[in-house]
Amino acid sequence: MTFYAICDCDSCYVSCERVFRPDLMGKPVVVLSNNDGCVVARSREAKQIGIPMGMPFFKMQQQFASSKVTAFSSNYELYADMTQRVMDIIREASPGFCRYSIDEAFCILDGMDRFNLKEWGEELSRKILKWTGMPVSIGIAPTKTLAKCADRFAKDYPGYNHCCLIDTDEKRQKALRLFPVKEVWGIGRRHQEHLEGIGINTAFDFAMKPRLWVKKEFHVTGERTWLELNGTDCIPMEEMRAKKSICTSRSLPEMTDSFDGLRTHVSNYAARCAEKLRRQHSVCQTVMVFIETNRFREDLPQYEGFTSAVLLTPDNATQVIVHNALNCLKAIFRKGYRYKRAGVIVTNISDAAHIQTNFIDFDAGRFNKMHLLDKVIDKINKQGGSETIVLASQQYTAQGGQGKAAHFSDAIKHDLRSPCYTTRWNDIIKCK
DNA sequence: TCTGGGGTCCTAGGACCC
DNA sequence: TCTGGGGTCCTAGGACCC
Repeated sequence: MTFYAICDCDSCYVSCERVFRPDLMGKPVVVLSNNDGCVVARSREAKQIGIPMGMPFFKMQQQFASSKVTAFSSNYELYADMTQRVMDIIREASPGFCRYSIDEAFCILDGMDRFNLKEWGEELSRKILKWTGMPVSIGIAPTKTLAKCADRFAKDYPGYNHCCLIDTDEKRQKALRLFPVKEVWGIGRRHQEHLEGIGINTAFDFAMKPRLWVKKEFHVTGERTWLELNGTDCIPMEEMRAKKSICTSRSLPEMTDSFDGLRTHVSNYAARCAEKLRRQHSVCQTVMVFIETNRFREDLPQYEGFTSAVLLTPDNATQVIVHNALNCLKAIFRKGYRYKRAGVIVTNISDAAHIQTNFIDFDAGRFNKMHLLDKVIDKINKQGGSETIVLASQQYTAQGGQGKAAHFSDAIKHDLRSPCYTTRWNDIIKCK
């Protein structure tokens, strides 16, 4: 029988920060979203004193002060580097590997019949902690959904020693009886309301329902979850493949009613989308742009603008994506509103190696020149740090056009950001 | 004053064709 | 005036994940 292991970093962002701040071990710590908006990661201690996920920071500041909670702005550069190290160790230790998110990976434990899987998991978790400082929980079971349940037990009960294995039907049933249905992987808030409304409270209650009823009420996705809970492996392992849509969006640090203010942001989001496309060797045919006012300010007039542009020839050149995004912005911008959020999405993505050119106005010379330019810019930005070179339209001018122009990465609030201990030389020096 | 940022898949319903 | 039926494709919206 094939077993799956899910390896999941405990309070990932918080743990990354604590590796370099061991004085914060055992203390309540949170990490905030962009612009120091909401709580997006909490240490166990922060959870215990009742800090909810997604809570706006400004509403919690008093509680933070009185409970001595340490808050960090998000430092994605640090988290990306730390989790990559963790993933490298997991990949090395497992016959099959599939990264699932920034802090989780599935292992396919084929050909490990002679191994004691519980010991294997405990050893892997120990090794990762020793080599990187990252605490990791591991759940192992014959299906991915059951492995996610097991992982939950590994996280919540120290007695499991960071690894929980479900390898008999007895263990499966026992686990499901203790497992709230709302926490099952694949059952979200809406389904939870529906299920609890009819007296289904545990994963076991759900798994005992007739299959046909489940399919009727929760469609094929619910049926798959039901099958998995009952021990039938049916959620396919996603191979690493190119994304089908790429989105770059942000809340703005301050509301703006000016077209030029939005223009700089949208240029940067579009340029970032183009970079992401090139990184996965893709091109897109549709560029979409949206802008929104602040939905929390009911006292202000509200507006949401959204439109898209179709490229005659699919592309990933920064200049092309930015040009089209700005045309979209012109079409949806309305005067008299104060905008708080904007984003660029690229879709209809295909492989850059097989571009279908249009034969009406395709200019091969220009096309090749732009791609050569992007190649050089990507290389320079990789060596010199992102945004060493940007388009003029991406540059933020300082207040009143005076002083040093700001970069995209500085255009969001991050007052509480830790140093990039592992990736930036100046920050590495700071690391004692 | 301050409220995140990405993704995927599925379904229903409309448009369109013969 | 009366207005079929079956198939496909596309899109918007809903639901889920981290």
